Amino acid sequence: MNAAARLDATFAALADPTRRAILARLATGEATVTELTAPFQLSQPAISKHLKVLERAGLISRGRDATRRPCRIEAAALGEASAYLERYRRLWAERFTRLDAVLDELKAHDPATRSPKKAVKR
Amino acid sequence: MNAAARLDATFAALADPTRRAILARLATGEATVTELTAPFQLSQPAISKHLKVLERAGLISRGRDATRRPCRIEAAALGEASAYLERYRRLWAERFTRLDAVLDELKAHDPATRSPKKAVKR
DNA sequence: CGCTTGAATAACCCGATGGCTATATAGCCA
DNA sequence: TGGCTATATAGCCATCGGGTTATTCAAGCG
Repeated sequence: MNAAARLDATFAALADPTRRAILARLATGEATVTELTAPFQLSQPAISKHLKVLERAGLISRGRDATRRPCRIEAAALGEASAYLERYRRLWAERFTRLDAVLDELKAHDPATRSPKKAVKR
Repeated sequence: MNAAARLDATFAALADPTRRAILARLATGEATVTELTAPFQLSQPAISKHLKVLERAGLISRGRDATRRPCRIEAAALGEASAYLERYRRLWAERFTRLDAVLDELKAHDPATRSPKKAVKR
């Protein structure tokens, strides 16, 4: 899977509150499918579907303990998504900082020269 | 919109490569709808829909310049999503570190005592 | 072996999403 | 005013996503 497809899968997986709740639960330790089903008013197959989505995104992996399939979190995919967001967040934060600096500069220097057309309107 | 719904919208918005490309483009500065449409083999209405999704997620905002509607990035929503991921990523990284420490401890102390049943299998 | 339990799969429903074309709206300009 | 340009909206269609129930598969146990 290429980077774009991985991001697609990861963000799509994170876009559902049930799946985020499952991840939150797994953050406290491994759990089986039935354990994960319990807190929700959803059927077991519904949870299995969610788990499959999370697994495809690489956010969880599953072991085998007899008939049980304990799930655990995989930090790697999270790291990728986090890195993506952080990269842009920083970039944009920088841009805003620069823009603010420019505005401050203009304001301080000569308020009357500020052009009203194409107002920036932040 | 509550926190869960905001995360839903943000992650769902980020789960599409076209929308991520739009954000990447906007990271280099404001752009109008037609400018954003140009690089893609998509119709203008398709891009308008994507922009609406991004706007609902709070990832972009739009100004007005005559008939043009320049789009720009909003860092706040990104920050929220990034914070969410980072929180869990750290938590899990911690857990793994601890698990690794435990395993190292066991191995160093008495390799023969490691139970083979319910193998951890990382 | 046959039963019971944990989990996955199948088949289906329905609303949301993403794409299109055609059309409407909005604002400038002659 | 009429016309041109930028964008939004409407209406349509195909696919996807999340839910269900019913069924199947897998593994331990009497």
